[in-house]
Amino acid sequence: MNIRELARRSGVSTATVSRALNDRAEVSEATRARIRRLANELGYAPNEPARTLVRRRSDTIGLIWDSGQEAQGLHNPFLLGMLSAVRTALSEADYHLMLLTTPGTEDPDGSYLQAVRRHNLEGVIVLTTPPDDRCLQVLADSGVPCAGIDTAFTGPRTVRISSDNAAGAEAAVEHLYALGHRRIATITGPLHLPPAAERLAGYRRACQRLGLTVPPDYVTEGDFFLDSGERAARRLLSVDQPPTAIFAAGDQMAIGAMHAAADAGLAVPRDLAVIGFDNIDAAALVRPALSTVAQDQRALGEAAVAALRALLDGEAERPERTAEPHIVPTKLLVRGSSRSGG
Amino acid sequence: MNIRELARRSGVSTATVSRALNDRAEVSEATRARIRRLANELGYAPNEPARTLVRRRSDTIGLIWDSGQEAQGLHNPFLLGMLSAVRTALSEADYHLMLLTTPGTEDPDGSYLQAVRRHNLEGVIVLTTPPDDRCLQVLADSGVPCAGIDTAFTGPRTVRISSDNAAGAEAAVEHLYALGHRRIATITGPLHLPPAAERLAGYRRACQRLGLTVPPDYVTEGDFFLDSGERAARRLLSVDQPPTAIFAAGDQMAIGAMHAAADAGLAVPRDLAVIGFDNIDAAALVRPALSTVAQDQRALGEAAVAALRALLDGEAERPERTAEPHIVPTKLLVRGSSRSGG
DNA sequence: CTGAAAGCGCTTACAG
DNA sequence: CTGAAAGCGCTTACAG
Repeated sequence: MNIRELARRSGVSTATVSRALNDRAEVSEATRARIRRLANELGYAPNEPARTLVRRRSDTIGLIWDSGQEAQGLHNPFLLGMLSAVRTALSEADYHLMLLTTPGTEDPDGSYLQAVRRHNLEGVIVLTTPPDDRCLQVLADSGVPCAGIDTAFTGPRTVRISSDNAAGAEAAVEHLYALGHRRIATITGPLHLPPAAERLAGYRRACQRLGLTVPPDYVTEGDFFLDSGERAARRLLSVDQPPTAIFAAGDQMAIGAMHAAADAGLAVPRDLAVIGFDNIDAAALVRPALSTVAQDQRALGEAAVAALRALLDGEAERPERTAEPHIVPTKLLVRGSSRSGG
Repeated sequence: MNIRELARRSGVSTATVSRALNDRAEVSEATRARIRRLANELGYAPNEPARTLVRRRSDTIGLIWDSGQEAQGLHNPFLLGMLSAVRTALSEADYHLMLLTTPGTEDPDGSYLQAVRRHNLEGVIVLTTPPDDRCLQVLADSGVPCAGIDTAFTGPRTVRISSDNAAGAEAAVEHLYALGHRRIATITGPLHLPPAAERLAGYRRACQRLGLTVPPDYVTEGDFFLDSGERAARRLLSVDQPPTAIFAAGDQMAIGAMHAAADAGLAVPRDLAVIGFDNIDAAALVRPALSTVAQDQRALGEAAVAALRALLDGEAERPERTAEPHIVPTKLLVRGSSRSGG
């Protein structure tokens, strides 16, 4: 069943069918209704590749995630929520979505760009990829509109979306302070990653505002995984004036810190309050449940789509390459690991 | 840069360029090499919509997941691993991947099928969707090749892929038995879901083979979520002859059972051994770490792709609609929650 | 081994 | 308001 067949059965030309189905104003109401009904009955679906070819636009967005090595574990839990949000938001805007694959061996650097050209993609959404992805930078440089969540590339038509890491960290510290804590330490992520650096900055800013001095040994670095949090907490608990509360820049590290506390004979939250960042599934499953700064996956995905659409809808090209990132608010979730005073 | 331009610069016809780029045998080696080099230099990428139009095949597979309501929580953790595996396996087979969206309001039942027709999709991969999805059944009935992981639809060209739930459950029970446990209870999922029913069947079969009698109150139903596991374990611990070990058909429920044990003053694994199913991220994060029957997300995704390809590569249409499901092995992971004897 | 030509299924000026 | 015709960028018989 193609448009010619449908036209024949409707007793009009293919041009009229096309106009009716595309809701063009020139078609008479009666004709339009008749054609639509028939199309429905016959299960006619316009051939998108043909439309793309002639219209020179595909209404399709490319989606990239986790290029190169399997994402470093830290962000995995969020990807799915963001994926769902992106998919929903994009389809509501009548875009189709194509999954792009990590570069292969031949022409590794240009493969994203090639894929965009081959499929006539209008833009690309990128979810949390390694900061040093060459292929992504080639794509961004080419001028293809790209919206990235927690990404590092920049280009002439590029937007970055990110949680408000600094504000989230500040809220965590303020919460601990309000509980009476004055000795608040932090476990950071790898500081070359922007989210890790931003969370540390927020921690420092809150401490400063609250008049808390931060001894150098109150800041210790982890790698976002469980064991590093446990090790870091052990270090923190063995300093001269050990902290009464720990803000970990990731939930896995926070859970590791809870393990270290248990091993040291400390009860959480009575002897040590702990708060994490991200709100991974496990945060609600451990005991005591982990307080955390939740990232809003849905909002992140929707913000990425909104930003990309703004780019597509002809927003002028940006003069500078370093776009102001779009910031999505976080939300403090107080649970058992920081419920009572310190 | 299109094929005409490339042909002009190569000094040959578009037909020859097409043949060279598609590795047809008729082209002379010299010509092919020259054209390929030029194409690379100029960054030429063949227009896929045009190819699809003329070849009448898109080399594109549709991907559906989580249709209808947000998946019931239980499978979320796996989706991402399966998605990655599917994406990789499909791209290695030179297929493109298009994300299909949950049915909208108009024509809800036919929308997947419509999408397949519009985009000329060759087949569809479906990840864990509600068992009562009408739209999916319409698609399956249409004869479009579909491979589904933990799905319920059937159709003329349909394959179902699933973990070996029964064998996994058996392995869990055997493991507990080997540790010395003779009073082994189970917490099931909602029994109308195939994986839940299969896991219960495996539990029963193992008990029977090992000569363990299963009192009726040793089998209690949960909903795969944390709280239901905690409640179910409370019930199990309050029966006449309480179990010394619990096999929960899902990790969240198993973790809930550990909480119930702690509340009852029982130490895990000394007083009560617990083992779950799935291997969600949290299983490795709780304390003691949760023993579990791991599903192999990667293998599931790869099996789905392999099964779909078999379908596409002209495997004869199946006479009966109820295909034998493809079964992927599970793996027993022994961790702290069942380490020592009972 | 190569080219001229037809055609895949649409949309859109252009003419009426 | 409608139709005839051109053309989007490819591939593939067909002829040489």
